[in-house]
Amino acid sequence: MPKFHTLDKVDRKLLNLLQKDNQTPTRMLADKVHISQPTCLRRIRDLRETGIISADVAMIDPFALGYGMLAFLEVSLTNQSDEHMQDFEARMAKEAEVMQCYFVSGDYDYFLVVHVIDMDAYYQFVRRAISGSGNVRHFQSRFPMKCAKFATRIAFDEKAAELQVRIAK
Amino acid sequence: MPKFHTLDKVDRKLLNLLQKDNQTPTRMLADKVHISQPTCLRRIRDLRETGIISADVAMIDPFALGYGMLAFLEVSLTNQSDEHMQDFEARMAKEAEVMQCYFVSGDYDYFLVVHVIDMDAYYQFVRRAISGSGNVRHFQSRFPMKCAKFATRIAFDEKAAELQVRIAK
DNA sequence: GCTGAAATCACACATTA
DNA sequence: TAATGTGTGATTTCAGC
Repeated sequence: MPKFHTLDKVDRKLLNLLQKDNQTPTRMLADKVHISQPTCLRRIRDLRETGIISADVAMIDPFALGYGMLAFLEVSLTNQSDEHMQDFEARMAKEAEVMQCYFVSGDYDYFLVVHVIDMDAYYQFVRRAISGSGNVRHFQSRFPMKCAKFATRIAFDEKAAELQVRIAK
Repeated sequence: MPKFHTLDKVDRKLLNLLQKDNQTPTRMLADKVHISQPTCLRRIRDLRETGIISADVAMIDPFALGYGMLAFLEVSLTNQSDEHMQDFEARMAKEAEVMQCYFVSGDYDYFLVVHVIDMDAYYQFVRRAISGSGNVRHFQSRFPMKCAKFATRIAFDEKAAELQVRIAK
């Protein structure tokens, strides 16, 4: 039986704030959304427990660390059997350079986001993990030259009245 | 004159921990990396001040909120003048559905990651923001059917001795 | 790296709608 | 009855030494 959690205006405002900064004291957050500090804390705890907030993390700027290069890698497999696909996915999941890996519709099978220090590191990665892996029929790289937008946050409409959300527990 | 910050083993271990959970008390983190609590706090403060940690945020699970659909959108512009490109980028940056927007190499100009509630919402978005925008020559959608890996964190090698990092301030 | 003051968190209970 | 607000002790942060 699916449970639901109602996100009211206050919840959505809190989510908008916490997605920008989750180190703000609950007292300050409480003032901003006009509720008391314990209530604020309780609501945040509920958002975490329901899984609506899935994690609280420190974001690291990859470019500040010299991981200056991002690459999009499109891969087609030779053998598309379930077994071979699972094998490919498992191997990609283990690679530290692979930030994201999706099985996609269209004329190739996988779309990967790869973070590396420089072009040479990317070349080494491709030779080792992709072209040298045996089951890759074709691959192609695209290089983002400029990031026009990168949003980690979901913008909630703070005006709308209520929002029903199905939750896991 | 560029400044540098040396990331030692302790820093990297802290970064690995904080990328998973930044709500852990510094006391507990200190125990895990075998330093005192005030030292731990000072190191974390430095990591924030140097911009290595760029933000501390709550992550929201889009699927838990019914934003069950992700789409990759490839767009080619008709007019590629600097002015028109800036205009397109500015418009995409304003769209809440657009999570990421990159100017890429290859046979189309832009690669977009779009988060929507369902296929109908995606259709509405494309009609309004892309095909109805005037300067789009061609576009194509790809739909991720499975996410095999999604990493928000950069894995630091905790064994390596030191790592020199250029910082902004 | 240690200590202590100030702030924050988090609980029990009364209150309200 | 379920959710909010008030008051208070336990933790945590953070500066000075």
